[in-house]
Amino acid sequence: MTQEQDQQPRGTRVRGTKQASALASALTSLPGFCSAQEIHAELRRRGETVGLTTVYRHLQVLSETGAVDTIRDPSGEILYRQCGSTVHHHHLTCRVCGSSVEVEGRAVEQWAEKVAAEAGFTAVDHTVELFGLCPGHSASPMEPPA
Amino acid sequence: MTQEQDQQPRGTRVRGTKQASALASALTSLPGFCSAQEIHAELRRRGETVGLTTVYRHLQVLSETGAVDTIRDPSGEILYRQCGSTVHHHHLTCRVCGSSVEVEGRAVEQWAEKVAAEAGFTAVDHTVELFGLCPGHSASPMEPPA
DNA sequence: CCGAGAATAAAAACGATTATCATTAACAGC
DNA sequence: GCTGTTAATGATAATCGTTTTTATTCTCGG
Repeated sequence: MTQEQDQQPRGTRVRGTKQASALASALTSLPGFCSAQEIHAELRRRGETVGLTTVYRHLQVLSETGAVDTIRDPSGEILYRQCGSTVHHHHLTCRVCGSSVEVEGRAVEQWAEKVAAEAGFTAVDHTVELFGLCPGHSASPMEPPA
Repeated sequence: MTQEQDQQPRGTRVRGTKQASALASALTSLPGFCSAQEIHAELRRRGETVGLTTVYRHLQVLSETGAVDTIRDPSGEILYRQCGSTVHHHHLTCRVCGSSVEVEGRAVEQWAEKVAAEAGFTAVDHTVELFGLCPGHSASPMEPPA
């Protein structure tokens, strides 16, 4: 588990980013994608006093920077996950446990560019979300054949 | 939600209400994707007395039926559009005018199935949204002196 | 050490969607 | 054609995630 390790109590540190590091730490510890409010709850659970506003703002900044990756839940909720690579990619997320696998989106990007070019569209942005059942949750014996 | 009683219909499943036809008519007249509230506003503009609840309910039913296609705005808002084909497909939508082009998603579906199989995932559902600038709105970075 | 300025956090605002429930209207039978 | 049953309707309020507001706190620079 992660225990609060006071690295720099009060001194040489980037501008008022105690909450930022706490947020980053929480993000690292959280396994898969999770909502902003879940992250906030996790921080609160740790005893960190971080406001929901700050969580949202940092998440927004981090997503713009590319430090975290954002997807959209089927219900429209935004989920965040720490993501080191800044390149564009996609995720395959388990509906049950939330674990996600980074998948290569090269084929999709090529396809997107192709269909965009054929239609004469420019500045095309694409959103691809993949949700499924991970190997550990694929076996559903309680699902009788319809 | 589980009010779907697919018992053998004696004749008509849904009652021929004028709101339903008005909604269908509005959907037909509206060019591209539009939000539920825009559709409601359009109906009101026409003088039709249709409640927002009814608009949402019909839109939901229609989307389940496949009569309308739904996408998600970058802001998370759900947009609807009349769509005759019930097969799974995707859209390339202009950010400016909202016009959309149906694009063939076969390549994406194959890709999705492939990466899902490689990761051992099952029951994978994919969401693909394409937003761009249509030929008429492809503004170059340098605004030409009009 | 003090001040300027940004960052923070609590609460309220906001917007889209959904649930509630009394009322209305459609369809079928008479 | 009229009436009854039953589903559909629709105004309001609730819900939920997100954004904005505003006062306060804190870091940094001088």
